[in-house]
Amino acid sequence: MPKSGKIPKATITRLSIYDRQLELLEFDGYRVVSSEKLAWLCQVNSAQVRKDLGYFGEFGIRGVGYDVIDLQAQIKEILAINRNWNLGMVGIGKLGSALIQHHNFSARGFKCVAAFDNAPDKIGKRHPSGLMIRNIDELREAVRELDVEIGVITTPASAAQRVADLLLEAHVNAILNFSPTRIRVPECCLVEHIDFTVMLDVLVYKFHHEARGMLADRAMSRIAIEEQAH
Amino acid sequence: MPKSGKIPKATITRLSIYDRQLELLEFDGYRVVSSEKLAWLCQVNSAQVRKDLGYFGEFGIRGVGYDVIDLQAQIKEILAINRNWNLGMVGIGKLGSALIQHHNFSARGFKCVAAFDNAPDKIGKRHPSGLMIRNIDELREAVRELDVEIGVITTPASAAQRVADLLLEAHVNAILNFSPTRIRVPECCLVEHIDFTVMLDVLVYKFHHEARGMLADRAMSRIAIEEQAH
DNA sequence: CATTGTGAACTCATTCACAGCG
DNA sequence: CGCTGTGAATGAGTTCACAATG
Repeated sequence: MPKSGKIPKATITRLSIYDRQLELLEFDGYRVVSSEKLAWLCQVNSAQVRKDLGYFGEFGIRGVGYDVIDLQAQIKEILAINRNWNLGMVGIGKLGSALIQHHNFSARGFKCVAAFDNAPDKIGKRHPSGLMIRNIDELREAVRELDVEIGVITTPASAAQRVADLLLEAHVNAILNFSPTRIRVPECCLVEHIDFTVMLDVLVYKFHHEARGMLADRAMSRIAIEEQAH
Repeated sequence: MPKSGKIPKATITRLSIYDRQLELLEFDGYRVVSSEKLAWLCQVNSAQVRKDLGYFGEFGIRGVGYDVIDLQAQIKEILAINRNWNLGMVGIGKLGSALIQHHNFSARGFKCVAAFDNAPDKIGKRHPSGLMIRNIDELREAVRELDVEIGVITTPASAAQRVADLLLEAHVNAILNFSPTRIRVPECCLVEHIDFTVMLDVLVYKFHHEARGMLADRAMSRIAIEEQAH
């Protein structure tokens, strides 16, 4: 499908964002949208929108814009999210437990079909969602049986690499990693990292450095007061 | 502190990752580390490590490497994470609830000091962590009283913009947004987005497109079988 | 004639390659 | 001699500006 060979990863990220905005536009009754408007909604440049789409084909009508429904369908096909994907959640602590039921997953066709943990007091019990919590030893077997396609790691950092190895062994070649560790996998396996504290660190850095000037016009700011203490 | 003016955002992200690896190295008893080794651990190029650090000063010893403890301290100071930061969690559903107690936050100096929701059945109750759940109407007041510095949005998408506006009004100028919406804030406010489904979409795209070739050597793959059905 | 699609210009980020130094 | 620090070279991604067109 890609017309051109080399597609920036950022483009894929934005396609996903466009898709969601298009859903909202459709819901609000819009039939067409210009790259200008879509760009505004997604807080990007309008040339960016056109170029991103341009990697995959010509989806617009000159002088008019893009068909909201049609463009959505095109993007969903490009992203391969026009069907369901089966997730296997590994690590049923607070976070894993919350994610299993999380509306954002199910609403977009990501079905959690299996849950694993290694804590004896959890294994065999049912998660509130109705899903049975399995022993992680059964991962390989369950992956095949239930057709798990994507592994989601929500264990502590210390267990993450071990879990990744188990997933690989079970031929799960796509992993979403919520643990704060860079897991090491062979080239055939794809990993996306979601690391909260890295994001917080970045936020704090910007807050502390870049935001300085902006605070000038605010009479009383914690930062300013702290700064004076030096 | 920055020696140079323009620092890539990706550099900040990596500093956070270096910091975590340095903690592990210290724990394992290492006193010094080379850019080569640190780079390997973080899965980046060693020149990248040196350049990233180079933006902020000279922290190494030629012919030897970097002092594990010292470099950690330097990075923590650069990132401004050598102190605690107070978080206010808005939206105490499954996810918000899980995050309040999440070890990754507390272990790195991010203290959740306030929790807000608008559901009458939650307000006034205590979260398992011991934290009182407050009415979101009290946000402004509580932010000042408890010195909330960073707002964490874990509401559904539909409420996210409203919450962001409230945070702004309360002079919370740094937001970590877990809702799948691009919230709109003035320039003085910093936002980082953590959007699970976008990450999943990216993962699925890569899986479906790039991973193709890699699967060739695996005798039986779901994708291959699906493909044959066409 | 408004809006798309796109080469060319530009900005930003990574990697190379080696001089500088402990 | 080994490893850091960094200018120069390369590569990637974004924005501009305008020709193409429904």
